[in-house]
This record gives sequence, C-alpha cells and structure tokens, in this order.
Amino acid sequence: MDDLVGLAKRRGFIFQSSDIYGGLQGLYDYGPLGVELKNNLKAAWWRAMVYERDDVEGLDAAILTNPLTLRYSGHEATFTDPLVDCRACKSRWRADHLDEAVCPNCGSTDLTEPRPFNLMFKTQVGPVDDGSSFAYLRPETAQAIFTNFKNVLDATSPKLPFGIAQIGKAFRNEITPRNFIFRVREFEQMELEFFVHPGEDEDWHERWVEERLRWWEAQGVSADNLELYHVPADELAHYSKATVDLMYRFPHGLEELEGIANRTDFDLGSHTKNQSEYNIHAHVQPNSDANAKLVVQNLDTKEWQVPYVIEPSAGVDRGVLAVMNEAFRVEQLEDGKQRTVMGFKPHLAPIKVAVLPLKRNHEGIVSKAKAIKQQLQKLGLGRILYEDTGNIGKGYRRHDEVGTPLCVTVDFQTIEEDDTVTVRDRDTMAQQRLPVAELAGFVASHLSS
RNA sequence: GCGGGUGUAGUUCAAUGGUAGAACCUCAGCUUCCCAAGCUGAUGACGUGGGUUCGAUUCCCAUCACCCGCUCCA
Repeated sequence: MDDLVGLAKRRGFIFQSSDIYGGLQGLYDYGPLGVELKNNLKAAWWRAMVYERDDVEGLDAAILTNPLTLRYSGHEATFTDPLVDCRACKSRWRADHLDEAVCPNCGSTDLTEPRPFNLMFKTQVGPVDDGSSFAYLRPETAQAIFTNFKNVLDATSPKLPFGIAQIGKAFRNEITPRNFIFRVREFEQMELEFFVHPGEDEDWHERWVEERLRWWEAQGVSADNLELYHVPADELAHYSKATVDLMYRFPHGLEELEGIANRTDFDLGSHTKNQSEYNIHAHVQPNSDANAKLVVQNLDTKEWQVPYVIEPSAGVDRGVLAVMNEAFRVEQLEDGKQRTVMGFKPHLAPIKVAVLPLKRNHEGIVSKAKAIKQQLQKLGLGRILYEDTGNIGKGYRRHDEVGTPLCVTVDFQTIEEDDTVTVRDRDTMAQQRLPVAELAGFVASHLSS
C-alpha cells in the first residue's frame, strides 16, 4: 500500500486534501492523472449501464437533500448511533445494544458516556443560521433515484423491469476514515436502482451479481482477487432482504468493493403516498408527507404495485484503488534495474499516447512531434501528451509508471527520410516503425483492444 | 472517539540545543541522444502552535495528519 500511495502522490494521481494546511481527515483530492483515471472508470460504468442497455436511464440529482427524504428512508434513525467505549478492553459498542452499562466483552463497567454519532452531514440552507432550515448532504446517491422515480417514469415511460443509474458524491461522517481512499468521508458512488416485478427480484439479484463481476473483470480486476460474500441475515442493512458483497483483496485486506442488495419494495414503499392502497411487503413507516404515488401498473392484472428494486452500488474511489492495485507491478530487468509499470486497461489509462521528440532542441523534430500530438488528439480517444524529456529512455520509464499504453517517438529519420515514427508498447517494451499516415489507425485499434 | 506508533526537500536517508547535508527525482543548457547515459547549473524540507532557553528541527505540552487495532460497509 505504501508504494502505491507514494506513486499516487509522486505522479499526480491522489493527494491529501487541504495538504498545505495540515490536511483534513478522511479527504483526498484527485490530481492531473487521478481525475483522468477516475473519469475513465466512471465513463466505463456509464457505458455499460446506460448506453449498452435499453432498460436503464440516467440521473444526476442534487447532493443537498430534504430531511424528509432521509427520515422516510430510515437514515435519520439508523445513521445516528449513540456509542460508548469500554475503557478496560478498548472495545466500542452501540449504547442501544447494551442491556446494562456493562461491557459485553470483558464485563467491565468502566464505560464512557454515550456519545451520539451522526453519520450524516448537515448544513444550513439559506443565509440565516437559526436552525429553522437545514438539509443533509446525501449519505448515498440512491435516495434521489427513489424520490425521482415518478419524474423519470413520466418522462420516459419505461416498462418493468427497468433501471435508473446515477454517479455522484455522497458523504458520511465515518468514525474512522482509514486506508487511503478506501474509507473516506466524501466519496463517489456508482449506483443503479433496477426496478422489477415482485417475485422476480431474487432472479434479477443473481443476474446482477454476475453482471457486476464480469464488469469489474473487464476493468482489469482479476477474478482471483474477487470474492462473493453473502451477507448473513443479522448483518443486513435496514432496507435489505439479501445482500451480496463483492469483496476485493485490497492491499490492507479483503473488503467490500461493491454491494448488490435486494432492497425489496422498502424504498418506494416508504416514499410513496397512499401506502395502504398497495400491498407493500416491507415494513415501512407511515408516510404523511409524500405527494406522489411511486407505483406502476401491472398490465396483466391492472393492479398498481410498488416495484421491488435490486441495487448494485459500487464505490468509485474504491474502484480506483482496486484498479490501481491490480495495475501496479514491478519488473526486474536483465541489467538488474527495476521497471515500475501501471498496466491499466487502455480504456482506463489516464494518458493514451505520449509523443516524444528524440531531441528536444531540434526545431524540426519538435514541431513534427507537436503536430502528431494534435493529430492524435483529434481522434477523441482521451488525453494525448506531448512531452520533451530530453532523454528518451527516461520518457519511456516515466510513462510506464503512469500506465501510458503507447509512446510515439519522432527522430531524424522521421523528418529527413521516410516520415515514419517509432511506436513503443508499454507492456512488452517492443518497438516498431510505422508510417505517420498509419499511426491514427494503429493507435485507435490498439486502444480499443 | 479510545489505545499504540509515525512526522526532516517530491522520494529514500543523514546531522545537530547555535537555524540543516546527500543521493535519486524535478527544472534549465549542451550532446544525431531509442529504454532511468554524460557534462554544467538551478529549485526544493525540519507538519502546525505554544512553552523552557540567550538561542529549539532537536527538550516539554498541545494540536493536525497518516499508519495499526476497536468500529465501519461504497
């Protein structure tokens, strides 16, 4: 992990947030290469979820959330836990889970006073800070999908089963942010809420688990480092009937990368009005505030019903960490030197191609290299970088370390003889000469593989 | 939040109660230069704030951040 954190900072992937003022716990910033990598990962998810399917629509909702949304969702009740610490054995317990003021672990009565831990961030809405108007920063992106259910339904008229996808920031006041970008207080989620007929939920749950496994493998996360964890009943979240966690072998241990939950009709049932008119299976709190019916009509029976929902919910930052960890490798070369390579899949690589002039103080070579950079940039494949290192070997190594799939080198032969360049492959270190005229086609096909 | 550990250039390491040295990296110049080459030059650090002291990077206290456990679950 330390090597990965060092490389992330050195090469501009990830920085401590508010670094020059001593930092802020549990917050990180994405640098020049990190933002490219993260955007590429999100784009891959969006392609797979929205563009390549015919049954999913997108959404991008506000982060500030009406407290009523998070009251009916159950978050106000479950995200505010009074906690006590045992001074004797250093264990921590939820105060409402203790029968007496006795530590279940060691039997000591030397406990701290219960302290409330509100895991949701609050902020004032409007200029007057008198407590009369506040909003929460959303603790998950999912709720805005449920509260927009009717809007999307009216706008796009989908038929069950269908989904709504969203990528965005979420905030949780984690007690202990830890492990680099694994557990942080401000993070990004990629969530799909997939609505299905009641009774078809378990089948769809299994299909989504398989679907998501295949997607992570396509991002370069090897199946060997992924495990499924069927969450036992007594550990399920308040909304869940069943949850399968997709566990990844992170540098610090096997932990959750994505959770695929069967949220039943709990969410739409909780947020809908006229609850008693529908046969809601989940145990929901009576709702006297909602002004919309979150139901669809069963075309066969003509009955209005609250759909069940399957939720694949992935952490973007955790995904970035997993992808970087998978890509990171150190190779021993024949001359005893080491080569650090980030073997990103081409579609995730922050820089797609680096164009290097063999000599940085030769006008003809430099201008030719810059022209090739602009030409390749126009292909729309992502970031193409012109870089005059002054030392070609150094340039190659540097781009190995940030995972640039291809380097293109312009030399004297290019401008004086036959208009060909050297193309060098990140993974094999192999070089070949190609006519500049064939470069665009070669690059495009190499990056799509 | 509790307990334990850590904190000197971007990185890896030094030294010191009298205000910090190196290597690699980075940057600039030269070199017809294809896998971290060479030569010349340059930038750059004691996490922050107090205290003790004539003087603190060094000693003391607090604080911040990171790492390990408890906890958490995207």
